[in-house]
Amino acid sequence: MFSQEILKGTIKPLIIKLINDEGKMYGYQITQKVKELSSQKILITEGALYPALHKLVDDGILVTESEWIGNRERKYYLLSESGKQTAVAKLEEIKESILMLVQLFDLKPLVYDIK
Amino acid sequence: MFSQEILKGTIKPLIIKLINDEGKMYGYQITQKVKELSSQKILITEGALYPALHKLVDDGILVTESEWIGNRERKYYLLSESGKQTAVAKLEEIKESILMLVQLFDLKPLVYDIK
DNA sequence: TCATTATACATAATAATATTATGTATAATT
DNA sequence: AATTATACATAATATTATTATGTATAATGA
Repeated sequence: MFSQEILKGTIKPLIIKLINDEGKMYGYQITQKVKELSSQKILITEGALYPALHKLVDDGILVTESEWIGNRERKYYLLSESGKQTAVAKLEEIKESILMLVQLFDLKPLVYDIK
Repeated sequence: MFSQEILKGTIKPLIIKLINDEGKMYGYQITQKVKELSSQKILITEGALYPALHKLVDDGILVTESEWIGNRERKYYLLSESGKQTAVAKLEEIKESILMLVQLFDLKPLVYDIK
């Protein structure tokens, strides 16, 4: 199986990244999006996802918005006003961290920043 | 400070990477090498380092070799015979994981594999 | 129609991993 | 003489993830 080892600690940043892109997302949707983006390789478990989402809400980064689809709740998560401000900084930090990994693991010559 | 958040779970792979490159390394040397490679940004703590090294020894990936410098022990860690075989596979896995992060966090167009 | 799979939330027990603090000791530098 | 660097290590605690479990509706396939 694909090594999830190195992906530890990436769930919260990833949630922020996805919600920042999509505007709002609900839990199940996040698992499906990550599965899709990773070519079925990364399957986020509920035990990791929901505590992470709740933590981000507790920290004031995310707020929720409930919608009822028939008899089923769909709880959307979106960036709070302050969350929007911190998201940009956090994503920059994450980018730096990933590039640091690239550097540490000697993949550096393969990376060109064309920005 | 630099976000160590995303670096969680990378210590063991990083140790394997460094020892694979250098042949053998001792604990303190690993902390200094990582500090150097990361431009002083990543400071591996002993509480993370030594348990990780001991775990890799317990798992049969690494073996130790003690050297005495005066009255001070220097415990080198090197890949075991079976560790050498698994290291190649593990490093390939790690590379894939990092590239997965690059992909997930949308840094993909910046990466070209020139191998 | 019945069973299975997909959708959708969540928590609890446990395991793994990291941080912070502490401990011991020698060597080198200021 | 005091401080910093070298060098090992463990313990208490905190954080995070895995696995298992729980509830419930909707859709699909045999």
